[in-house]
Amino acid sequence: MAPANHSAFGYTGANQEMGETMRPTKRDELVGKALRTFYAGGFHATGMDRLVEETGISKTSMYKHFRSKEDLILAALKLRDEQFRAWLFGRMAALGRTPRERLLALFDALAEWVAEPDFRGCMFVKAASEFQEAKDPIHAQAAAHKVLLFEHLKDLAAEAGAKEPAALARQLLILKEGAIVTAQVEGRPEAAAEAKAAAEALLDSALAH
Amino acid sequence: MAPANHSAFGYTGANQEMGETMRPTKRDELVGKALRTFYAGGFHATGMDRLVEETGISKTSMYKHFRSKEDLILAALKLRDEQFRAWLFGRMAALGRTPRERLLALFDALAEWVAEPDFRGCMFVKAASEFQEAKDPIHAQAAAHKVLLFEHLKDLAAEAGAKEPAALARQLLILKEGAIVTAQVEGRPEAAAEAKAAAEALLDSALAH
DNA sequence: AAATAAGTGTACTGATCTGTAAACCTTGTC
DNA sequence: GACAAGGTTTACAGATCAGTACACTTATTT
Repeated sequence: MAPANHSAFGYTGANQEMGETMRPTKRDELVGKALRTFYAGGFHATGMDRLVEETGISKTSMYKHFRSKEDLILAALKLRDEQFRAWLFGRMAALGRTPRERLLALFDALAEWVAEPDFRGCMFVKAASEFQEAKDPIHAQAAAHKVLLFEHLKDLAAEAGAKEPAALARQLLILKEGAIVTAQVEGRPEAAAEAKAAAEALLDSALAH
Repeated sequence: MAPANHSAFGYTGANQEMGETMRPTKRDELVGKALRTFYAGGFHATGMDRLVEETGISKTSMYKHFRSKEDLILAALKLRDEQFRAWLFGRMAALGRTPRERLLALFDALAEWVAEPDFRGCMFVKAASEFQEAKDPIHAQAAAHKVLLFEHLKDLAAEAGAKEPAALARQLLILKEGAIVTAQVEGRPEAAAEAKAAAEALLDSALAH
């Protein structure tokens, strides 16, 4: 149900654009396993040799698919973005019926995720943190993910009747980021529920009922 | 006014316990400069040779003060904890008069910090992110810093008359972490003001007025 | 003046880092 | 059967990593 599982049962993600060979296999397998290894071990701390051990794919083969480690990281982040958004928005839609309920369900989904044993925080925050320069393609891609989350929440907030949907979406996302960071650093998954309680107060004061 | 300046004008932090030589000099200078270098470049990505260039202190000398890179990181985090708490609590006390105002002033202080050109996010979140295992001494020290923040806010929330001071403090800290992460990843310092608006709503609903 | 402590420079070890070269194996397709 | 694409193994280059050895220079203290 949570992102880790979502990738675990073999949802391989989109292939490259047409014109390429369109084999569905090794490249995506590499990206998927690299994603998990980077998530578990960090980007700088995970060497290419480590990926060879973990994935069973030869280094030569890796460098035939990706020109550099950076390219592989970017591909892994792209896959993560697709998987995470699909999972999160899916959970929100499943757990809530009205737009307001679905906004709140963000934090129920979060609670599921942060309680998982291999939860390690937000991969995009980690990426932006290890590649600090805003110009860095990796940092930029992490930031782009956050923007996509914002767009979706803004739409939901508008449907829910918020006077300032963008402002409400931003506040809810700040709670989301804070809950994830707190759960990770302090090892307290209850942070998700605490953020939910705060979100209820925000929704009460932002929504004409 | 913000943490970076606080360390910039030479507040060297506490020396080691008595019994040692008690020279106020090189060791603390090393820790202070290492702190800035790690903050700007990350922990894994910053090598000891880089620190030699940046600090002008010889590697031999570094390893006479610290047995390992990990020990140096721990010392840098300890200094950061002292500097950051002194700065933040000082700003909160200066910018607000009542307990409620001081809780809110947390986000005014944050706004000052995240707008600085060399703001790079929370150093403890970065540390916990690069050293993921909760058992890791570096991760544990990062978590300990967050607990100290919580204690202070909980006391303030009690003074402000909150029915559940701990719960309110946790929610405010979640907003704080979220604002810092958002400002860093997306490069949007306005996140601090957005978090403040959310905090006002929380205070309104948590405080008997 | 002698001794002690603190710091320096240089050179090095062995491991690991990203990335490449070259020869070989295994498919499927013409 | 020939050929080519994709994959493999092995070995390597050059850089950088954390950490150490050793001989030297200060400065302070006694």
